[in-house]
Amino acid sequence: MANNENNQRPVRVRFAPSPTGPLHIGGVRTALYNYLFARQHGGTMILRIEDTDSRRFVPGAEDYINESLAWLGIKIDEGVREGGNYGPYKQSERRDIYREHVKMLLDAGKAYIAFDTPEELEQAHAANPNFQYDASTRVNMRNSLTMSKEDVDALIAAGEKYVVRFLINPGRDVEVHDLIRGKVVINSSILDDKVLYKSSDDLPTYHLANIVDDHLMEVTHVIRGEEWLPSSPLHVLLYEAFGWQDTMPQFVHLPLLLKPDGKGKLSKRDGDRLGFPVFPLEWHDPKSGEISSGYRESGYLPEAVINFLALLGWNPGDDTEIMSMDELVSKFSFDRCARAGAKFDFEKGKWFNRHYLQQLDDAVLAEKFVAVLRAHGVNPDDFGMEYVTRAVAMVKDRISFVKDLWEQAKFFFVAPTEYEPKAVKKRWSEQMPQIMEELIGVLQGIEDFSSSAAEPIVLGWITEHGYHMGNVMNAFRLTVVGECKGPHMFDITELMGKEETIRRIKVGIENIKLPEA
RNA sequence: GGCGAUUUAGUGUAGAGGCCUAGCACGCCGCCCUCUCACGGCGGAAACUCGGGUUCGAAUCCCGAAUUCGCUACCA
Repeated sequence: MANNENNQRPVRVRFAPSPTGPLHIGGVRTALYNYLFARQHGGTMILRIEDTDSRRFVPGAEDYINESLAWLGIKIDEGVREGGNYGPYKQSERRDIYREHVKMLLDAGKAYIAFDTPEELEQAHAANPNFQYDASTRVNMRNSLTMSKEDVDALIAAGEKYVVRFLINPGRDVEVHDLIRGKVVINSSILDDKVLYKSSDDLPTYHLANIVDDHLMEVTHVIRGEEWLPSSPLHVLLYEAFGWQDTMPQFVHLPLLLKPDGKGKLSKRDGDRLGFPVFPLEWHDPKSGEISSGYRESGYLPEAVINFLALLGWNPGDDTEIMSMDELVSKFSFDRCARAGAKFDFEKGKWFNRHYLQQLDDAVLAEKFVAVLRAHGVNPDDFGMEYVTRAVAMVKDRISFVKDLWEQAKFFFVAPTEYEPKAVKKRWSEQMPQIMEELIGVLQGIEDFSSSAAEPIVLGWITEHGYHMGNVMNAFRLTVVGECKGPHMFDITELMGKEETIRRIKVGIENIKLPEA
């Protein structure tokens, strides 16, 4: 049995994307599961580029795939960049290998040559909407089964375009053993004689290239999306046709990632429409010039994306949710994989991002904040990194993204010029300018402006005069922050300093207008 | 249409005949903390697709239907 053979072979898995555009987040998850499984078994992770569709090739896509996986921490052991003993790892560079294998099939009578043009096939479909190129119809088509060898050779010699089709014998129940779904049976009669090779570009189709490469690269587990389940019997048949059934890999078909709303597979279009990216990195489409947002550029940490993705379709069996890559590697298993597709709703992903952001060291976060400050016209050098770091430390527990830091901490760098009307209405009153003047006096008299020293003095003064604690403190906050939110008031003033604090109160007294009655 | 897969709260999931008055997390709502907003703590609303069986007993087993998704290309 293939099973027993596989249990003895070293684990080798592959992630095999087509360079037809940016790597989709669903593809990322497939890559992740492959990676987790490989690592767990001390196996090898292969990255194979499946560029057998010359017409759909998109420049830059291959680099994008490499860069995405690198950013996410999914390390490739063998591939175009990494090298390895089973190369080349790009299918367009394996033409000789495929040609040779096509010939093997042809010689063994397991495949045949077909000359039907796209137009002829279209006609066949027009005449019969249920038309399928198979045992019931191939006898009426222009192929090497219905033509003489001389005619076939003559056509090929004349440069006629042809394809090689897999000859499928009908009426057989083909079993596929899937590690997640168990045994799946499909009758070979519903399969068509798939095109394995096209002479037009001298390239195989996915099915042939896939089987040949997986075999030659000694892949032990084919872990891929569920969209491949219906064609997996065809793949089983191909392994048999080559006589490779004893080393046929184990199949694992992962549930798909679906749109959070509506219906269908999560797609490119859903990206910006839904308010979160569906691509790991920002993508500039070379043709349309269209830009699609990416997780990296949107401020997500790779750990958060990985953690969230891992839990879409798999769980460790207990309530653990926060897991590092290493923990995922040790806990992962196919028998804890879900079978139904998961709606890709990134709300929870935000929560993961928030979690990992909180774990970051204040100084590291401050460094990340520098770019945001500059983007808002603030030169961090005017304040110094210690100041930036202390400001970040005070507000970090209220952010989900690095960019949120600006909204939460901007007042540390820019004095308010406007005052939130609602807060003014609630906390500013006729006598408030006078009280604020008094506050200035109190603050001026404080030697040690630290939070712990200043707080009791100010609070004592408020109580002593019978002022309303909430109103006075919030009016104070209003002048310094511009609105009624933010960290502990005296922590703010400690960092800002006496001079700046008093200056802001004065500006506030001047500029805050009592709302019209 | 055909074939296959699939089905627990809004979302991701736990659950493998009695432990289920169905657990956890995100989100949502409320309360507490408090100078504010957050954080945090506490609490709440919210689900077994439907119909038949089997069984003393079913979210869990069987049958049927429905649902959703995928495939049905000289795309992967």
